[in-house]
Amino acid sequence: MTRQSPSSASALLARSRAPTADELAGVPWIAALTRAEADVASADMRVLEADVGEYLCRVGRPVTFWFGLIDGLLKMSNESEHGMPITFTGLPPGGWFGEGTVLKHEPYRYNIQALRKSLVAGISVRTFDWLAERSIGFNRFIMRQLNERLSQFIAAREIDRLSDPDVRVARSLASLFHPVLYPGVGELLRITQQELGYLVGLSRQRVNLALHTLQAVQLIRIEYGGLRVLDLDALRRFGGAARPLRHVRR
DNA sequence: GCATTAACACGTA
DNA sequence: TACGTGTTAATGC
Repeated sequence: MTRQSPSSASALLARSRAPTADELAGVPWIAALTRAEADVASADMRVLEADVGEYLCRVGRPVTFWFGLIDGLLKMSNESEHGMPITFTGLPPGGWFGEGTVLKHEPYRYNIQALRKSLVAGISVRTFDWLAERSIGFNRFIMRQLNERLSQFIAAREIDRLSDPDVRVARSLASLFHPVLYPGVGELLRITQQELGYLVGLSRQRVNLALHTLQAVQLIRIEYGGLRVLDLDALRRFGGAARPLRHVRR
């Protein structure tokens, strides 16, 4: 991965442009708004291309935008006191994030970095507040989003405690295909095995092995530069009851 | 034993 | 050409 460029919020804004109609159509919460609200939100929205390794927001910086991903792949991470990066989740297309921080008007509590060249959208805190003050549709979307993400993070805690790498890859991959949080993904997720390795915390070679295991049982199909999910429910449950309980043996 | 890094060949965009 | 994938060998816990 290339080095990060320490882009400030104003530098990001300077590089941004208005969204195209196509890009707007891919923003999941626009449909929840009234026509008048949607017009205000669309007029405020900015879009920019983020390079590999580039940070969109960093821990401690003041909140500037509510972000969403139109195309590409982002990583949400943090750093321990001793500089060890901790990846919380990957963010595939259709995902919007940072609303917790925007709602509280607090500094960002994590870093958002592009794993690949990505197309990122955002609306200002001012417009976010305006929508939150008046739009029932917007609030319904936010509530649903927070709710879904809560259960996803609980699941992520479970994944962290699993030792079997195949199971960890299966569960992590399944969470990237979450239809509510990441409606832009569809059934083909554009992700390299290297990128998935960064997200799961495994080497590319081990990820490759796990993917072939999952492909052999018809849960996914490996494609060049991406992965197709064939059975999302089974992928979520993979490894659940399949192996016997260890402590039963005596 | 199992995962990691390094290195290489090969195919694809 | 640059990048992604599949595989093997050496190394470490």
